[in-house]
Amino acid sequence: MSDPKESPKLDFIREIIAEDLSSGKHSTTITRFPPEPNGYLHIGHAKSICLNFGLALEHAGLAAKCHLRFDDTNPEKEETEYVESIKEDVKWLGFDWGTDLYFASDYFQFFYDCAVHLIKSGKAYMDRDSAEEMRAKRGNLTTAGTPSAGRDLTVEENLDLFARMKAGEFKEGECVLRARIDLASSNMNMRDPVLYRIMHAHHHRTGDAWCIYPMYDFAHPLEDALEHITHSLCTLEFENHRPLYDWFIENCPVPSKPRQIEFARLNLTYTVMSKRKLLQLVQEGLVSGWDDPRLPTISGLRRRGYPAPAIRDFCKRIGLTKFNGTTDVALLEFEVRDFLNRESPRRMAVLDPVKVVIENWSAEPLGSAEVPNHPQNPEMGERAVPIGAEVWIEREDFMEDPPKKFYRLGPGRHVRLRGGHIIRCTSFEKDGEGNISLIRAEILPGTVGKDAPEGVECRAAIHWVDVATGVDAEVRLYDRLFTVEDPDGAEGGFLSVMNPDSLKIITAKVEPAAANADAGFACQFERVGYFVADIKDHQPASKPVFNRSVALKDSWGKQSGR
RNA sequence: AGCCUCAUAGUGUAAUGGUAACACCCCGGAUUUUGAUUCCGUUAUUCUAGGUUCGAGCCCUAGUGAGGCUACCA
Repeated sequence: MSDPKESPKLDFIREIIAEDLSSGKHSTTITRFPPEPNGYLHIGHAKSICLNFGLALEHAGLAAKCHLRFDDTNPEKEETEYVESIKEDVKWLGFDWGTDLYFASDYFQFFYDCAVHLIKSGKAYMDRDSAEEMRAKRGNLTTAGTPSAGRDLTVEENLDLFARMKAGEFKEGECVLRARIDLASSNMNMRDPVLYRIMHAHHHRTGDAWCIYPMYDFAHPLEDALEHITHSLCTLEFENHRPLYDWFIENCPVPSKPRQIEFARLNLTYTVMSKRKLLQLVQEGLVSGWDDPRLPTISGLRRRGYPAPAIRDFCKRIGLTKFNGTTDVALLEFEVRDFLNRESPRRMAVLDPVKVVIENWSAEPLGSAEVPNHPQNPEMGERAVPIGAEVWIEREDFMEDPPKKFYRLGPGRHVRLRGGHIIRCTSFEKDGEGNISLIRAEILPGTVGKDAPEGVECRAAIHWVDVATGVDAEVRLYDRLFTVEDPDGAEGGFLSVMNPDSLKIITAKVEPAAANADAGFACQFERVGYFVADIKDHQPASKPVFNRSVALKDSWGKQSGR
């Protein structure tokens, strides 16, 4: 069971954890995945999820665990819908938080108590400056900040003001609680950061119980410490916050001392990862929802047909560093193709059908063809696919005037109906517009399961679907990512969502066995590309509907790259 | 401008101070009842300049480039 993808090398975070374990600093490892429920999870979050939950799994013998914690300290942006979607996505990715489900909002009283503690020790004060005044007084990158009037308040005055702030005596923006640290620090985060602000907003869990809410910098280290997190892993943009993180841990009455470690977030080529932009796409109706298959959200990838293990393998393969680079999306696609190729039973489908009439069918009527479910894995067995004198084949599998390297059907040429006979094209018809409308062919008797007879050149086997028993299915075909102009226009850059026009819905012909597959099955439609059909939401209609499918590769050859 | 962080093939990552490697991508070939898979092969890498050292991708200094920081967002 050795996984070749499992690198024996430790990344810098695993090294730190190994040291902490061997030095006896910690006897186990407790991590956490702490999303703010203000949107759906995307592939970037998957990296963090795989890291945090993966670490817990790796130290399962030490009773290590990973908490799922919702960092819901800003009621204006957070919703229960997001909480539920995040839980679903983490579960779908294959991780289990067990009983360790937490909400920052459950700690509101503790945060408040810590704030009072800081005030009492002279390390926090009330500031009645406006946001604008505060910004002006904070100074800038090269000049120190100047103190506001609140900095000179007595402990009693601060306590009184803070209590009144909590009681709702002030309007939003009228005052804040600040830490008293260092207005001259070269690290702007240390210039007396805001701890609490007033928000007369309805919180999705605590309702109207509070009108003051803690800031991330204040709340996060306390949450970690409260849950006895040993290693608090976050992305690079919080690097400058670490001194502040440590300051709160040192100056508040917390039960443990977690350590914050930063790593590079995931950037993918051609992919929009910004929550703000994803939200905009959803709100402006440019996509059908957070789970639109064109989006890099976990739910979008799920609908696109990406298997969860492939996403996990991807996260494993990209490694973990502090280097802020951009991973080629081809790496992700490789893992998906690789997984699908190994695990998917094959089915045949025809997206752009042309009818073939086999004129001498009665010479050797087959009834049904035995087709292997997987070309390299006999354990997957075979299936009987009904076949008759009329079959659909792909329009592009026939050429009236084929070039040198074309190995499929053309006038007088041979091709194999995969799993069945070799046929030879005897004639064809065109419609008024010059399109091929019908192909006539003859079977070569005795060629089922046998090599082509002497003198017959037959180098290809094509997909086909029996006209009499084949099923019409609605297939959504997703191409590779397109780049389109950034709808913002402001940044002059590119958004890399798919062009909405590239979302094609095609009525295709599929073999009956594919249509009857169980919900949630994955299959690779040969020749056509890779498809995954999740028919969980399949309405029991007369027609089977593949409402969730994806093509990763075009029908022949590789995509041009680089 | 100040502070913090980072820099290895096209991309992502490896390499107790001791022969720079793996995967993806690309290209070529073989096999193939998927123009897939599989197999074989080709190209290509330590940002620059100094220093320490017998020896530097690794340590030191400076430079360059990239990212982050001046929300009552997280």
